[in-house]
Amino acid sequence: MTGQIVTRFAPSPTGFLHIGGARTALFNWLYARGRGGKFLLRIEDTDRERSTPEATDAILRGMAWLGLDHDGEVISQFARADRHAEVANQMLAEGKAYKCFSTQDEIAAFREAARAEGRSTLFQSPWRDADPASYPDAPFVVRLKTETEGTTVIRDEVQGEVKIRNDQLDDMILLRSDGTPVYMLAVVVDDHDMGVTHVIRGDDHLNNAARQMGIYTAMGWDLPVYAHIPLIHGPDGKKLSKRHGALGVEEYQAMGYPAAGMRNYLARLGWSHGDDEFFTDAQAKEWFDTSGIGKSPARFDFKKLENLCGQHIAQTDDAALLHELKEFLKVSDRPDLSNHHETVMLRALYCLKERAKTFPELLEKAHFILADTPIQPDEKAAKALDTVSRGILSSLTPQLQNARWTRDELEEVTSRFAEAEGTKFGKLAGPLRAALAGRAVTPSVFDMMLVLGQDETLARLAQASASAEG
RNA sequence: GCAGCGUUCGUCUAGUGGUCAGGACACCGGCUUUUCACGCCGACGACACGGGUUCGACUCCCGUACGCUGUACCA
Repeated sequence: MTGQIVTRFAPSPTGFLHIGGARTALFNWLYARGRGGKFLLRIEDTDRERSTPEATDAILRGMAWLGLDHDGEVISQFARADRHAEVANQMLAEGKAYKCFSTQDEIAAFREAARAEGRSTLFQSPWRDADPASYPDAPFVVRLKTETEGTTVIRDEVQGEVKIRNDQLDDMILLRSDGTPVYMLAVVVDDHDMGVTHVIRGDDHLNNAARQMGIYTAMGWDLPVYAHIPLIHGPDGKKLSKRHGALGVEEYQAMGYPAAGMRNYLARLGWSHGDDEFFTDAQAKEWFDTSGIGKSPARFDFKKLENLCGQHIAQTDDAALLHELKEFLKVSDRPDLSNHHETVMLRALYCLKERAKTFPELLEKAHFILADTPIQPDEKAAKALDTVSRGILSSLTPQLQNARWTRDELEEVTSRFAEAEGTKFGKLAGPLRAALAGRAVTPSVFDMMLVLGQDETLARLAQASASAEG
């Protein structure tokens, strides 16, 4: 026992990495990484019907995108079935569990009768204290002999002390009639064997915790520290589902949200550190603690996500941003950047990144370097390029020809020109924008000139002022 | 049905037995400005409801309403 913190994320591979699952993973990751601990990944694939390798891949991709690196190998729960059965059999041998021969029909009949009489529908097996001599030669399940009296107290870092009367707990099945272990057993055995010290998971498992504790005590194992976190709801407060839009984290990647912004947003959803809203990974690791986790469910808010993403994009250094942009291009099925475009993009990022909240927005602002030449103005830009404007542009061109290509000088030349024309720079900006980018919404005209360079700028001005009437 | 959990501005949240109940996002208005974005200033805006405990409750207790979760030989 080294005292090292060990957390884990244990999704079932039945689909993509759900947004709620991603947050659970993030919390576990933050908790471990901030304390020099280990963060383990286990795939709960004991449901053979629903588990697919594709889903496992999707989960791994989602984690990779979010930068949630795990320690050690990915554990397959299914592969450990023998070990789970071994533990069940040990409990059987020690009288902590028993064989139950009740058929599913019998159980259903029991429940129906119980409901009719208004009694608890929790199944009470007649085999619990049966004499082994009376055992029939028939299939059986192995059930845990749960305490029938008293209460189980879950000491939870988030929920506090949660008390559940033991008469609310049935004798849960450990081994199915085909001998395969059930999830409840597998989780406990795996967490114990993997040395998990802190179980941070959705509060849909809170009730399960009480039953799982029965296995810990039956085996005489130390309990992990529990932290059951509230689920994430949709913007309408209802359970998050498909109609709320994107559920899988990969969809968020494809929509162009940067991973750092996503991490920041997800961390802040249901957890807080005073009034801090925008923070780095390093700060999150340092600050994250279960004491900052709230007890009520949070709703997903795209606006806030976007806001945070904008701040992260603006703060990311150019090389890293370019790298992430290229990844985005790939996953969103957009064409990759040519070498030339990549070079120019890197040069332009300084003026692009402070105006974009997502990668599609950034690309939109980068239209002036990505568009084919000659520039084809869109409708609004075309309006800015009327006869008068083109005349102005052609008289401005010679001035720029002789200018040194620095921001100060460009500003000076254009403002002097505007003054000589008896107008304001504002009147020049529209036509310039249209000529250089073919759009009405762009970065600053000076930034564009600087990024494009003198030759390209002059070429575009010439094209625009010479373009045919109408 | 039974059990568990929850409820502070529209949203995320801070917060204390005595606060002008704070911040952020969104929204609205204004400033700045070459468009967009940023930035700045301002406005709007909340303790679910009802009892109790207390000199005093958003804060503690009980109940109600609403919501969520569980109640499987699913995970």
